[in-house]
Amino acid sequence: MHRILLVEDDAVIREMTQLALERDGFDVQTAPDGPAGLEAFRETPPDLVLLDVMLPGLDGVSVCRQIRSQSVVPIVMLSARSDPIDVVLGLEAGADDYVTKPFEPPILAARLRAVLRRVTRLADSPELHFGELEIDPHGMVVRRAGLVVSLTPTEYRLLLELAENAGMVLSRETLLENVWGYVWSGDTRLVDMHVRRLRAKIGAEAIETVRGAGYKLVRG
Amino acid sequence: MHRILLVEDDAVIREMTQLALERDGFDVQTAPDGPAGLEAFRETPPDLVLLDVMLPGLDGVSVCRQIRSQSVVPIVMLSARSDPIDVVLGLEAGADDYVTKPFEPPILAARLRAVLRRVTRLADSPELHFGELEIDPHGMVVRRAGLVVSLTPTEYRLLLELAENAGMVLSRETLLENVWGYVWSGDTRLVDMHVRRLRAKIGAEAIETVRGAGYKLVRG
DNA sequence: CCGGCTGGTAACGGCGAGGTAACGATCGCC
DNA sequence: GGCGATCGTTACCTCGCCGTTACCAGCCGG
Repeated sequence: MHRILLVEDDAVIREMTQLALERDGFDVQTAPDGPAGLEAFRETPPDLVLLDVMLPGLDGVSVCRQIRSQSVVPIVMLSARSDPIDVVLGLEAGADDYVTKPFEPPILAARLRAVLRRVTRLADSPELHFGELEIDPHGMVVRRAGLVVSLTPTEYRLLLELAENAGMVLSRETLLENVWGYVWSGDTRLVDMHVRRLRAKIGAEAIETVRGAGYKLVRG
Repeated sequence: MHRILLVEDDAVIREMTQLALERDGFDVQTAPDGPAGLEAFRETPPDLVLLDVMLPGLDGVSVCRQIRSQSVVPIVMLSARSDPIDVVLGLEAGADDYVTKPFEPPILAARLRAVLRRVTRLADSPELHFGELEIDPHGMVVRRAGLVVSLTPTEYRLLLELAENAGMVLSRETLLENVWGYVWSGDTRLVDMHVRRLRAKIGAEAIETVRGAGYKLVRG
């Protein structure tokens, strides 16, 4: 689970936020001021920093800059609504998002998740390519030569299973197990049927029949 | 072109201000009292509200609070004198800036622009444009082909969650978790219902159903 | 040419996911 | 206390996905 470092001087807000975030499944570590926040950051680097703008001593914007100078960890600023200028400064100092107080805990959690998603998404590019075939696992979208083809859920799962083992022959048994969950319905045309429907949509040449063994997706 | 809602009871000041602001390139809509101001706000939400503190019937601070309960549109308060109490009350009610009468029209325009700059700058940081859809991350307001559509809080959070994961399929479970906070109420049409209501407002084509999986916001 | 085996094809009916409407509860506002 | 907006539930309906069944087409060894 994701580790959050919360830097906030107001004890009430700090503990309430900590509780709310922990209930949402985050691992929350807190610091009451800027220097303590920086130290905590150096000791156990978190996945995300939640930083109040108004801090006694070292203000949030300065803390943000210092963290940014040594790390690209996502930073979310907390600010009072009456201080929009600070928010701008915060964003300029390298913050990834900002949230105005007072905030609703579920919304805060959602935005933190969104920021974490944005950051982690850039790292991996999970798109699968097979010749003119293009599979986007997040959007559940399949494109053929750039054109979107709409697949039914079962067809999609079947294609995904084939794609994850591209070039390998998968028996009907294996496919039934991995796509349909389990099942031994004896002798059935089930797989054949869906392969046929899938072929009609993504092109017959994409899936090769291996007589007596099963099917395989040809590598592009 | 920014749309301003001016709420001011004094007809002379109201019309003079309107003229001056229009000459400065603003689109100005006026209301003579609090209730009329609220109605105008609800009907065609402006980009900024210019609000006199001293209003007959419903005073400016109350109007400000009511607007704040539904939106975080920037609000600038106008007052006859720089009464510190009024200033504090106004800012606590959620106003973004404060201008004392009498004021020089060019100065007022400059301050309005400054406030708008702050806000739009923030609005641009998270990219929330999807085709003809434009989401204001501060208020429960979206623009569809330039036309303002006002959403209920739940609809807005739902749209925001979809927008932050645009192009990705979100399951009903995920949506329940991130929009409604948690909840597993077994089998329910709750998400479907709100998707339907949201579609009616922002256009059905914006949200795509992925059978057996969930919903996703189409990328513009 | 025939019969056994494997895989492709077509048509059909059940059913479950999702769309839709209507209702009641709740809450804030007047 | 009345009223309207919003939310969440329930019930109903539709549509198309899915799995079955039956039949057909090659490919073999007699």
